[in-house]
Formats: sequence, C-alpha cells, structure tokens
Amino acid sequence: MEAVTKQFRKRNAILAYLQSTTEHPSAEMVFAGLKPQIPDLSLGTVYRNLNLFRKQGLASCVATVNGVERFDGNTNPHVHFICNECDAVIDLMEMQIPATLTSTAESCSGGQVADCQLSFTGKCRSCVRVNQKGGETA
Amino acid sequence: MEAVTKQFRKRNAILAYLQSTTEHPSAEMVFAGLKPQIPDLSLGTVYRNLNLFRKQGLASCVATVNGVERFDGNTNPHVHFICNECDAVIDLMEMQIPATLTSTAESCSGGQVADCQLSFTGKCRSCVRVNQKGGETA
DNA sequence: AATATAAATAAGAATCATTCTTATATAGGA
DNA sequence: TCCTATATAAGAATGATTCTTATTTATATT
Repeated sequence: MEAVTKQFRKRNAILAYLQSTTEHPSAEMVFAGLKPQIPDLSLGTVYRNLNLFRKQGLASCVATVNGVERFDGNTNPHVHFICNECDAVIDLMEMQIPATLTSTAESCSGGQVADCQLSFTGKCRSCVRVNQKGGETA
Repeated sequence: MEAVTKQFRKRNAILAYLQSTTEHPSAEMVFAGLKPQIPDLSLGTVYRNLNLFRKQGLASCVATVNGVERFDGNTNPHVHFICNECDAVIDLMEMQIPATLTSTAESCSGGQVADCQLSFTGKCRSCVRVNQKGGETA
C-alpha cells in the first residue's frame, strides 16, 4: 500500500527514539535500537540527524563518556549522574538546578550564558549493589 | 654538566605546565606549549602522563570541546564557562558549588558520588565584545 | 664499574568515533 | 513530465586518542 509519505520517516524515528528513552544514547545506541525496525538505516543518517536536532534545539549532548557523545531528547535542563563503572547516564529528575546559578554565572563571566550543565560522576546504584553482593576479598 | 637527574623531567614539566595555566589545555595544547623548551617531547608522552595524573587525582578532564578533551590541574572543584565561539574554557572562581548539591545527588541517585561538574556554555566576554564592535549588518 | 631490572620515553602504527563525499532516491513545484 | 531541494546509503576520510615496539634512563646488586 505504502500510501503514507516516506519523507522524514527516518528522521522522525530517530527523534522519537531519542524522546522515548532516558538512557541518553550514543549515536551507535540509537542506530542499534532502530536497526531492527528500519533495516536500511545507516549510521551516517543517525549522526547527521542528531546534529540537526542539536542545531534546532530538539536535543543536546549531555556528556561524553569514554570518548562517546551521549544525547538527550529531553530539552528541560536537568541534572545527570554518570557512572564510571557501567557508563550509564542517569537523570536525577528530583533535583533542581538552582535558578540563581545561571544569572550568577552570567555576571561572573561577563558573557552570555546559553546553557547550564550539572552532573555528578561516581558509582551508580546498581554498580554499588553488585560490589556489595560480591563482597570484597581484600 | 647535567648533574640533575633526568627522571620524571618531562612528567614534571607536563604537570607544572598544567598547574601554571588556567586555559584548561588539551593534550595538543600542552604539547605545543612545552615543545619549544623540550624539543624531544612526544605527543604520546603528554597523553600518557595526562592519563596518569587523572588516575592519581592530580588532574581531571573538565570538558570535551569539539571532540577534544580539556584538562585541569586545579583539583579544587569549581565552576567553568565554555565558549561556543572560541572554545575557551574559563574558570568562574567566584562561584561556589552549593555544598548540599552533592549529598542531595547521592541520596537521589542511590549511588556514590565521586565528583561534581557544573559548567555553563554560551558566548564568553571577549566574543560578546567582538560581536558588539563589529555591529550586526542584518 | 659491570650487570640486571624496571620505568619512561619517542616514534609511529592502530583504533575508532565522527564527519565528509558521492551517488541515488524521493518530494514538491512549475 | 521536468527541475530543483532535501534525505539517504555506503563507504572513504579525518583526527583525537591509544597502543606497540625499541630505546633510553635510573636504581639496585653484585
């Protein structure tokens, strides 16, 4: 049948994928996630559209973990936790970024602030658990 | 004469360079800065030692700007401003990272927080100035 | 001093995430 | 239909970083 237009089908799928997950995927992760449903998707298309979304403000790169950029389709500024063990990037939605911070940064820097990133690194809940269960043999 | 030991001479020079600047240099920038005084310095040595310092807690990567890691020899947690135009990474030393943030993050995440990064992106003071001087011809 | 061992380094190769190039396909307008 | 724009696939190119190998240097031991 194929009555529906094909235009932007892949672009839309990439954006939808990004907005449907909180795992803050890399380009490869988006590609791997969509490939089963879109067998003729190419990695270059993922990269190209992610960069487009970034320019349009529909997505942003929230971290670079082990040399790999991690994207977020949630454009509301929020806090992240990055696990040094399993490379997970986790939202801390309960936390607020103090509103005064940005204006303070603007006056301190003398420049124009466009964005604010607040993130914590360490060992995430599951990795803490795993280590406890195993027990330390030191 | 060359009475002084040569051991760690390059390692020390790299650490000293990192600690003497606030420009948050990349490995290439450290290499370029030291090459005149140490003509037989190799880029691999810079990378290797920067990673060593990172493991030892003597330095950290505070940002990845345009795919390039930027290092900091100042181990006191502090705030950074990253310019999207000139790629400068600037300290905002006057700003404090609210002490409560880290403990809140730890309880919210359920994990163990090792570090906190707070940074602002936008247009730095000099880039704002340049654009004003030139005037917009739109 | 001679030897052995271990760490530091230079040089360049290898890796790998990302970007770029080219050709093809598709949509919309004249 | 013809023309122009954009989207895409495929794979090549780029470039930051890491790895490998051989060499050098320091230290400990004789």
